Amino acid sequence: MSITDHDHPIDPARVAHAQNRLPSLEDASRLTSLLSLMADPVRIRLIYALDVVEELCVGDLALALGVSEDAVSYALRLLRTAGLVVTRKEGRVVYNRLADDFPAPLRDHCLRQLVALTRSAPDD
Amino acid sequence: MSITDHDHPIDPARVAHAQNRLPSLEDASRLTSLLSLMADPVRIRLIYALDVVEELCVGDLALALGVSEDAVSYALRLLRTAGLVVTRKEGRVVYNRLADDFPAPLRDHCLRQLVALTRSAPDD
DNA sequence: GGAATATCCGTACGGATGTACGGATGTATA
DNA sequence: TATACATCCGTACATCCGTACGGATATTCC
Repeated sequence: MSITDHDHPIDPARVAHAQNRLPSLEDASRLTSLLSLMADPVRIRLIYALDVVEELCVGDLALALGVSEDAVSYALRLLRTAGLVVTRKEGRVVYNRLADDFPAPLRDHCLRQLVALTRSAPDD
Repeated sequence: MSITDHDHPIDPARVAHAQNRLPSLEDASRLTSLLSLMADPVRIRLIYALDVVEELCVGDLALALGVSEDAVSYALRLLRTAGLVVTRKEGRVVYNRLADDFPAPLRDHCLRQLVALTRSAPDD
């Protein structure tokens, strides 16, 4: 609130239009916390891997991704807390898989399409 | 590399399968830096607003979002740097709009679908 | 039942990120 | 040309986030 604080919208119609359609701060926060969970190289590759092979344990996941088991464990912790990943315990190994209610658009479009998009991006 | 370092994959087939399909670290980083840009309540609502009304100046954007002009200016700075937003100067006001090459899947699916998804989410 | 192992959890540290402030730039208007 | 104003830029600061380490838990094998 420090710069100008002009009290007259320059384009009141557009401001009103935008306000009407705008998601609430609460909805936006929920959405961004979801996106934040995917906005990490380790986590997105982890999710991608689970999307492909159904389930993996921490050690194998670390091998597949080429990162430390600590990193995988931490990533899984966050995803589990958010309900995006569930575990199945078999003996002493814990298998991880994407939750059944993993957001479909996130899986179909953001994950697969965006990976393809980023791959073929000519510039940047 | 500190926890266990088991040198035998428990499920070698799946590990290999995952490794083959996995995006490279470089591609993943490019993708996640893109997602990080949307993973912020101010920025995603800002993008959403521009998606709806084409173009707005900083002051009006601040009014529409209900946040400080500083916050909007900073958000625009990042989006501009990433090439997601472009500006048009008319007199002393600067109009901001989404770039023509704004990633379509991001716009169509992540933005619109996910906003809808998050809205109707019953649990969480 | 005891030893070994796969994994999880809590804590501490370094780096990245968002916010707040002051000044600079350029444009319209009188 | 001088003043007001919309916006941008650089800096300083607080906070958040990911990583690394140590210990705890549970399960299998001998």
